[in-house]
Amino acid sequence: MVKAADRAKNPARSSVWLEERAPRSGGGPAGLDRDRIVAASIRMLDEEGLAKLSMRKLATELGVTAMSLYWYVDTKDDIIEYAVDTVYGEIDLAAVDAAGDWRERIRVLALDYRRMLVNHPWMSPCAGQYLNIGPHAILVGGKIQEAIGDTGLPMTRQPSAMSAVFQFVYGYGTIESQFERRAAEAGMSQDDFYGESIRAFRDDPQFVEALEPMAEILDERASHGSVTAIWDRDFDYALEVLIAGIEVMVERSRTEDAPGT
Amino acid sequence: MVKAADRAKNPARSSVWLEERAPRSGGGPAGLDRDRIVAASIRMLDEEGLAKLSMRKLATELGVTAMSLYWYVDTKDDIIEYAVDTVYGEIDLAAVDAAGDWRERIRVLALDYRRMLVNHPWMSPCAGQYLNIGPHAILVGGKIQEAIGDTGLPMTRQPSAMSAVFQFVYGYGTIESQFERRAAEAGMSQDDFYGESIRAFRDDPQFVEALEPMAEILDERASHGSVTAIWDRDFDYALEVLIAGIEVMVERSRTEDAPGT
DNA sequence: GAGAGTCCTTGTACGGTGTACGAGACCTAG
DNA sequence: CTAGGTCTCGTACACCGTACAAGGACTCTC
Repeated sequence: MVKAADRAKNPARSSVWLEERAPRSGGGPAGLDRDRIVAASIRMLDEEGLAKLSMRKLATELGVTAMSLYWYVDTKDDIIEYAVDTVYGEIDLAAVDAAGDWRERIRVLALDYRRMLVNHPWMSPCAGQYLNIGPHAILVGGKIQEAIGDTGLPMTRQPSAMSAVFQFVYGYGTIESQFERRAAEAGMSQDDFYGESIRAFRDDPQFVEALEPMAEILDERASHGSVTAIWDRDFDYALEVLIAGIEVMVERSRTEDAPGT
Repeated sequence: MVKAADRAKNPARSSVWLEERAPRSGGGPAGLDRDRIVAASIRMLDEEGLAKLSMRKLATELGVTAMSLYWYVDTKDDIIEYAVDTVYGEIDLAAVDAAGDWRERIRVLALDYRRMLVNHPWMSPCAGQYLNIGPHAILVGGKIQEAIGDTGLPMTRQPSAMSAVFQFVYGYGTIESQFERRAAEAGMSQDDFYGESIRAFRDDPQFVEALEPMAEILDERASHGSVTAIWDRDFDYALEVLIAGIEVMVERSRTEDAPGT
């Protein structure tokens, strides 16, 4: 058995997905099972957040002691890596295939990716930290690559364009989900929390000057409906910026390939 | 004095920057001081990483007990918030002013922001978690807003375009810095680490199928120089995608404003 | 039925964490 | 000399991830 300590000595392989390890399936008295552990951890992560998840609490939730979990898993990080990949599975790849051209496929993928991040606020920090090479994540990556491949961009540029779109989605989903998490922790709606934050800002003399140039924009946005509507509107528009940018670069690469024509 | 526990009850104000609290400056025997604490924490974070920073170690570094730090700071999170904002100060805003039109200003800002994230791998998770409304962060935000304001985009669209660019930079800087961190932890150069990772991938039968469509791209990239050169190339190109996209949207908003002409 | 072996669960313990609380040491003002 | 503010420290609490070894519950073999 590969111990956690051994794994730490080989950080290049520091992912559950790079271990060969038979999944211990639960014929035991507690009816435990890796899938059950991962499912329970996702439930607790959604409800309580990343910081609150501990092996002891997770075990209690499953009616078992903390150390029992270590029969199915090497470390707590492994559980989180499994949870992350499971959640990647929520992205509906069939819907992507059903969509139209690459523009629509990218929109569908981006929207679903963003929704996943917002539905599971713990995902952002985890996805940033781990390798994300579980089976579901790999499938998602393949679909992204496929869509980008259809843009007509030269192959050397495709990974870069993938970054442009999906690192944006990751960043956007991160702040959006953290905002939502904070609102929830404060026990407020997003709208109330937004109003409170802006007010706290405005009342604070040290910020008056910094806020002044933004005032016009803030007012426009405050009058424009709910916070979630603004999140949606901004995201959609930013996606259009990216798609338009890709179209331009496709065109440029065409004319550069055949400058004489 | 506002206690940490009190702060937790008012999460809408959950940032050091929203507390009014006199900075206790150090006339004490240990010569301590909030600036010294923050500077030491940045040094330790750079050297050891976010997970390794503890109040006791930080205190030892400063020749003091852990509890001494709490005279200058309410919680560990406060120290990190101060550290985050201090590092935001590394972005060279004068260089941005010296740059040319909005395109160049965005390039300079994006590059510097990315460099900041890569130089301090602990920044990504922290910047994602806290509000980032310290004085330096506000100044950076203002500069970004200024540059975007000069694009000619309608005001309602400017925050969205800001997101498109700088959430991308955040996401890109996150994976880049995490990759570098992992390589460093493995005691390898980025090139060696990349080679090792790809090899581990290729050798693993469960990934063969998933890798097949990417093989061509991977080969091209492997032959194209160092990993850091590829990071740079991809980032520059993605930025051009974004700038081109903004240009298109500016044009579109012009023709929509005056559809009859 | 007895014994052995495998699978699973548990109790205990170690070394860490953030930080609340109260006791003291110092320095300055009256 | 005393009083009070400023700063540091020792102790303690609750909690964390997890190493280790003991034990219970099955199944298989004789």
